[in-house]
Amino acid sequence: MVTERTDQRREAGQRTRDGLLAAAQELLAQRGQEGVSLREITDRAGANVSAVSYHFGSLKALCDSAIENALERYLDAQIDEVASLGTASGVEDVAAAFAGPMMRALAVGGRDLAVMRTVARVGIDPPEGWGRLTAKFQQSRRDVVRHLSAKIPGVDEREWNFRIRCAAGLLNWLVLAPIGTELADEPPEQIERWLVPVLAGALRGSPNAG
Amino acid sequence: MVTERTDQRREAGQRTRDGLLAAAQELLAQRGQEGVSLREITDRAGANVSAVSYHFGSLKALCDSAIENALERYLDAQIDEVASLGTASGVEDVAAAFAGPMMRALAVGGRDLAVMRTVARVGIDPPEGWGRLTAKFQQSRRDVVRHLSAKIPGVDEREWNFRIRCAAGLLNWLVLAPIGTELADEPPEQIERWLVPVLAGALRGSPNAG
DNA sequence: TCTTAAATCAAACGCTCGCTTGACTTTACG
DNA sequence: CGTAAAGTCAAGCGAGCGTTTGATTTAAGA
Repeated sequence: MVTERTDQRREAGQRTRDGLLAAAQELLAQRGQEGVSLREITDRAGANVSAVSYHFGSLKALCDSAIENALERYLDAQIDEVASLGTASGVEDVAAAFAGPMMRALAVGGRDLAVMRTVARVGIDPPEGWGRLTAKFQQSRRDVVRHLSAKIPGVDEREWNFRIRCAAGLLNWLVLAPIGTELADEPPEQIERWLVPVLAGALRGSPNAG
Repeated sequence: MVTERTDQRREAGQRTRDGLLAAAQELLAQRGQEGVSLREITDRAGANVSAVSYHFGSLKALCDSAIENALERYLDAQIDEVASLGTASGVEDVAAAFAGPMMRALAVGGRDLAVMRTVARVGIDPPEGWGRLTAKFQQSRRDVVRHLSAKIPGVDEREWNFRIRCAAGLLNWLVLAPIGTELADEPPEQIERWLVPVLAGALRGSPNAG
């Protein structure tokens, strides 16, 4: 009981830290990195302004942590869902698994949706030193291509990269763009029922062209 | 020669005004509405800070004008290109026409690309009173659906809205996201050659599902 | 009980922001 | 030439920004 004592002060500190992370993710999801202010985060988290520099060092470092946390959550969920596919899965099954985490976040809303929107915004405005997560992105892509390349022949590696990029971009767009538009009125099951054929069609490409 | 005199001062004023519009579009394309600052725009345009309030009233009004100008350029080009399609066009032709303005902007770069990126960002972070341009958006959608509905049966109006939305989102994503990534290395013709089958596949959906 | 360290807090720092002001320059018309 | 209007400009306003500081509170260990 020397190093691993139950220190209530440390626990309170963790709670403040997590609250700042969650508040940062919600605001990053709403307005992006440029539109986030320190005092807005601390107000939402019920913390003092100096808590940010105490726990993270700076606002930039807090945003980086929030983004990295969001990316890791998303990619882990996506990789798991694609990995759980059987070898007999069709293109639609792969598309549904690939879109699964995003669709579920759209359905439940709350912090999960904020995390997904934060992830999507990273694709448009990546922070400077985001190279650390590249490996996971590529793993997710490679897993999908491995499932699809046998079912969709005649597509080389560079074109697969393009198609996966399109599929991911389509998901990111759906999760970012419908704020305040008519799509928000549709029930989530409806959106998924519409999305899977579109996603599968995009991955397949034209029937007669490569 | 009373009201339509050749006033050199007025012409100079127009040049300043257009320079501010162009500078605003470039910065809106790079960082979005939240990341744009008055002094950065005026520095880039070689104008004084007060020129913004003189010509537009406020920074917000300048950004609104820049966005509206960008939207109008884009939608007009897209509507024209889709309207020039013959009745015998295939799904791939419609997809190519729909993507034409964006692809050309990617190829030539410069202000055209800035305009397209500004348009794409509006889909994610729309300004407050952007309802004025809704009619043109819907016209562009309707024209595309009119060309496709005969060739792709079994899709009702709400699902068509969804598919067009996906297609437009995919284009917007491609024009926004590749900044600084490996896709920027590919020649524009290659990107279009890859894109058209993906876009057509997305519009078609799965062959066996609605 | 006293010490120590973790965590929180109000207050202030220098800086940049959007915007306004009033003077100045330039051109057109009588 | 004198007047008027359009446009430009340097300077400064208050407000909000991210960050730092030093004091204070809280709980654990000796």
